Amino acid sequence: MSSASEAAAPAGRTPSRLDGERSRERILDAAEHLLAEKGFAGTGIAAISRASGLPASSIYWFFRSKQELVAAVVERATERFLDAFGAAHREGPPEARLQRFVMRALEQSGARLPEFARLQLLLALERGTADPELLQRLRRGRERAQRLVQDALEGSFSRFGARAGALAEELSPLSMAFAHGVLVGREMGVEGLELSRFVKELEVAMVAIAEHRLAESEP
Amino acid sequence: MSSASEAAAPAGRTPSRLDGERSRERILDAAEHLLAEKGFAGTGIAAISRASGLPASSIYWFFRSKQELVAAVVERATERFLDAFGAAHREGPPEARLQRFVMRALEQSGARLPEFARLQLLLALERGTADPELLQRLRRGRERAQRLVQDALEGSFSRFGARAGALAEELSPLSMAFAHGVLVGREMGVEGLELSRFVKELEVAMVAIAEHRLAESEP
DNA sequence: AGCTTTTTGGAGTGATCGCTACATGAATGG
DNA sequence: CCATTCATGTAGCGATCACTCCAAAAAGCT
Repeated sequence: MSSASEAAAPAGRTPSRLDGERSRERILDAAEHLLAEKGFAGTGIAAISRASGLPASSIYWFFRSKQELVAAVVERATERFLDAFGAAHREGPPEARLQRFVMRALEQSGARLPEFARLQLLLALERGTADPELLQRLRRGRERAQRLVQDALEGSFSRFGARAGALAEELSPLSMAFAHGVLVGREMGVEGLELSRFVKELEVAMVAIAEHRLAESEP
Repeated sequence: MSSASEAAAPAGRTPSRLDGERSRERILDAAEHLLAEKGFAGTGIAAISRASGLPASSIYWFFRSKQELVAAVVERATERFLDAFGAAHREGPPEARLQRFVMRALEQSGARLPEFARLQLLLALERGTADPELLQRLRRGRERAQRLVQDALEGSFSRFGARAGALAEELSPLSMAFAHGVLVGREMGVEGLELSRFVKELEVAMVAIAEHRLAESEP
């Protein structure tokens, strides 16, 4: 549908005609950047055209509508994000997974993660502008990310033995929410939210909450 | 919702003139609701006019521009929020301040707090649409709320003795970020984020992080 | 009564919105 | 070579954008 390009090209790479693939990517790049800055309603086709250097007719040659363009943007951004972090989170001792995961998210991606978070938030919070299918896409992306967090979290819960898995599943939404909140705060210019500290302190917080839940269920 | 022009006072009462104050409030109500749902760029003057039952000319009689209207919306919403929670947080034993504060925020305000959070987030994250003065207003509101959180937090840090105040100040941005993250997650439809649990667990998390910071600084 | 001020109704401004039609260029397949 | 497909350029569609102008209504003041 979207990025299922024909990798079945003959030997060597065919520069693909007039290089429409490259134009498509440029449009997606421009749209992604603008959407993360100004949201769906604030991003016009003309602005995307200006930023990508391609006319509106090209945009509508690659995408049927603005909605579909935004859906493709979300799809690509989510895929990139999950690819970058899904591979990373299994490559060391499980006790350090969560910290490694957060570190990777904050360092390697550079300024990418905040922009991705902005994109998610703005599109998910704006109601009535994006259609339900797009929201569904956003939700599925978040769920997949949450599963990675869950795996990472389980590594920090080894002290809880057999309950580690259940606790990780139970607390993964809260972990993501905390991380999201910190990112949002930083985007809003709040001071006192240092990411380097958060890397460790998220684990501290989640372990404490897990202990609290255990103590609550077994008095 | 779209009840027609009933803005003028009936012959029974004599509020003031044509009751412009009431019309002004109606416009602010409509604008606040729409802005929290669709953001700045997604909220048109025509939509506010429709929702308030007043023509665009009335909107521009009370407010010089869309920006100024939004600024007034933010001002009023922030004032209301801080009035409601500022009075509440000093009325009991300090150890329970944080929980009482969060409870108050979640219960008494009913559906108000999520809408207020949406308004803040959407306006703060949309760049290039709202002018700097509006962003300043949002920041000041957040800072004032943060000070309330700080006071509430200090009550939970009594075990840290003389360091309680400094720790509360240091960790108040993180507490707000966590709370904001949970609210955002709920607005995005994430499951597993029960507010009743969060009331207690925020305190658990912040105490654990405070202990961790103390242990870090004194090895 | 007049006269003034405060709101409202409605029409209309140029600019921009998402989107389309269509002709032209550029490259490939035959 | 021609025909086809891919991609771009130009122009323009109706609708909506924030905003303005102005006259009419509704209340106050004298």
